[in-house]
Amino acid sequence: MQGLTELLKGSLEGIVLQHIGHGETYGYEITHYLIDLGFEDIVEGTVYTVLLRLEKKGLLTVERRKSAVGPQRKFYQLNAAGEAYLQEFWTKWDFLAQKMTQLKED
Amino acid sequence: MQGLTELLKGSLEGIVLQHIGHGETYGYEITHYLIDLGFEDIVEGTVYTVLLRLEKKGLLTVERRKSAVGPQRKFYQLNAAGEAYLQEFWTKWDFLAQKMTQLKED
DNA sequence: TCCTCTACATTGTTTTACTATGTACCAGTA
DNA sequence: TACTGGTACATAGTAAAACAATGTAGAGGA
Repeated sequence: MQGLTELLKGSLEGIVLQHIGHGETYGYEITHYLIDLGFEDIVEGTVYTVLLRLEKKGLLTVERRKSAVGPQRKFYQLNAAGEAYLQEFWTKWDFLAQKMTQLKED
Repeated sequence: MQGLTELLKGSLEGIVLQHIGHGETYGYEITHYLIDLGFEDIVEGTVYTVLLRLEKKGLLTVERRKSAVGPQRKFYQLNAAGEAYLQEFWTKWDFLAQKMTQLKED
C-alpha cells in the first residue's frame, strides 16, 4: 500500500522495535520485511535512521558480524530499556486505535 | 493520555476531518472535543494549524458567523473533496491497524 | 572486468505537531 | 469603570520523524 508515509510517522519506531523483539536482526533484513509486510514505500535510508535513533536512545544492543553473502551486518537486539519502551508504545497504540475505532463508528 | 504526540502525527488530520464530517463545527469546539476524547496534550494552536492546512488543501467549506458568547466563529464543513480524502484516510488507517494487530500478535 | 545484490550510512528537505505568544470579543462583578 | 475569565482565531519559531538522494563497500557470477 502506498501513501502511508504520514500515518506511519510515530508508528514506525514501534514497528521496528517489535520486529527486533521477535529476534536479533539487521537493517537490510528489516527493510525487506517491512516492504513484504505491505509498507511498499519504505526505503533503506528511513530504516537506518530509525535504527540509529533507537540505538542513540539506548534501546538496543548492537553487534557487528560477518555475513556469508556481503558486507558486515549490524545485528540488533532489544535490551531491557527497549522492552520497556516497546510496552509503552503498545499502550499508546492501543489507546489511539481504540479511540479511532470509536470515532469511526459513531 | 499523555505522550501521544508522535503517534498522532498523521492521524490528527483524519481525526479532525472525521469530526467535522459529523456536522459543522469550529476550531475551539474541536480542541475541547479532542481533549475530552482523551488527547490531553492537544493545544489550540495545533488544531488551528491543522484546520488551516485542510482549508488550504481545499477539503473544507468555511463560513464565519457570530457567536452569542464571544468572538466570531469560523464554521467548517466537509466538501466533496474532503469526503473523498476522509475515505482514503480510513482505508490507510485500516490497513495500518490491521498490520499492527498482526505484528503484535505473532 | 563489470554488474548485481547485499549492507550500512549521511546530508538535506518536507511534513507535522508543539510552544509561545498575540489579538479580540463578551459577560460578570467589584 | 476596571478587571477577570471564558471564548475564539491566528502566527512565528522549533523539534521530531520520515523521505530522497547519494555514497561507500564487500561478495559472487557472467
